[in-house]
Amino acid sequence: MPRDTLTREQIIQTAVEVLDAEGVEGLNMRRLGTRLGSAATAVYWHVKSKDELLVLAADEMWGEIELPDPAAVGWRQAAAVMARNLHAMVLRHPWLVTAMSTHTIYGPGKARHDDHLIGVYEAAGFTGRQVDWALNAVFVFALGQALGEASDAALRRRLRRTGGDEEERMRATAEWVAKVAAQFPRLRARLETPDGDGPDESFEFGLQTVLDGLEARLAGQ
Amino acid sequence: MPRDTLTREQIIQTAVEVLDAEGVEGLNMRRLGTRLGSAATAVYWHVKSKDELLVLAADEMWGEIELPDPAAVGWRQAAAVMARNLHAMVLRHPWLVTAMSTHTIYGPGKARHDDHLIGVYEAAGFTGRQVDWALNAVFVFALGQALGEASDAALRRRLRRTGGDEEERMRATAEWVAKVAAQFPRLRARLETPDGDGPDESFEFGLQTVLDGLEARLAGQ
DNA sequence: GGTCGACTTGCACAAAGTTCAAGCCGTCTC
DNA sequence: GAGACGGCTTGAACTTTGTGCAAGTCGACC
Repeated sequence: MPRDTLTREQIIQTAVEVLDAEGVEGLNMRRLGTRLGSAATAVYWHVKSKDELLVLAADEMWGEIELPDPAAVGWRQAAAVMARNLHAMVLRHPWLVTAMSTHTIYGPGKARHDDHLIGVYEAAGFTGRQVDWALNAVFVFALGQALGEASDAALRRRLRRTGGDEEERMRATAEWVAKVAAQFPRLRARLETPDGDGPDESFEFGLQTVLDGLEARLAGQ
Repeated sequence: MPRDTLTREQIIQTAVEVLDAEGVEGLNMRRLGTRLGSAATAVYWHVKSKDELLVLAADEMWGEIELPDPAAVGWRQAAAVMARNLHAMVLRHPWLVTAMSTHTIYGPGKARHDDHLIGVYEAAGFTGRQVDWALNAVFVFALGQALGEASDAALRRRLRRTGGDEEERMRATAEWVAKVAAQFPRLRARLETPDGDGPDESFEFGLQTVLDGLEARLAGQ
């Protein structure tokens, strides 16, 4: 029987757990080692560096996204589902945006996702470069939306780590925002009317808007 | 005459220079000190921490964005110009995406930009929450597009820092991408036809698509 | 049973954020 | 003009963290 030994997969999975909970800054090799029940440097036999580990972990996340069949549900529905899945996936792993901004995330996971995306937009009737442009429009929208919401998650993490009352500190931040906004007429007006709706409605509005725009392009062609 | 002393503005400006050249990882207090001609720790009298400095620098960047008057050029043109300006600004300062993913960037600079955005979409005829949803759709699209392109800039920076032939390493990376892509039928097909067009065309296509979608929403109301 | 190669360990070093006590230097008061 | 004060700077030092390295451990195979 082989010795009970670390595996790359096990390391990546544990790294993802830490990343989900603590973000990129919260991941460090010593802690990872402890969680794996081994010395910190044992990881280096399986993985070249922390950077490589981050890239591996990030690519893995794309595997979580389910791929709807455009032939079965229609291209628009398939495109919408893929955008929602991407958005939800990034919100589950907010550190992914940070990773994407500093590293090139490309591997089997991302490629699988991209490949399917192309299929969806080809099924829609786009051809040539329009396929890439169309899928890019939706993809990039979903990603951008997630970016904004991810920073919120990061703030909460930061407050939790530095200690003190999280809610209290969140309120303090909101107050600072309000103080700045009060300097500007239109923002000030917004402070008086509560938002009421979450980011979900905003996301869905934008998503349908982009898809509408694409549909018009298909029709007008 | 007062002693020749550091100022917060001077520190922020130098930090931006370093960030533009080297990214978030490239900014460190000792180097910043050297560049300012003072001890590293002198900065701490003017700024609470590196995190705070990053947030201050990030907010500053929004001031670079020119604000077109929708009454003069029409809402659609104004919205398009603001999106292009945002996109271009983020490409000049790719570290901004990283900063936004880990810190809440909100200050006078961002507020000024947001306030004007609201004005543009109110001028378009949107009301209530639709104003926020509509501006969010375009904003988030431009940001997401910049995120993808920023990671390219980050890669080049990384290669440059680790030394060796930058072009050589870029080619090696491209090869790795091709090897992964070859595993997937639609991506493989793409490898055979050169792209030809830069990201600019893709951005413009998406931008007009979103604006078309918004216009339809205004008309259909 | 010994040897080999896969894997782990502890040590050590360097880089980088931050704290702190001490000092410097205009300026203001008497 | 002398002294005191407060704004600003300095250098040393502590801590955290990524990573290289030489030595060790352990199972499999000859």
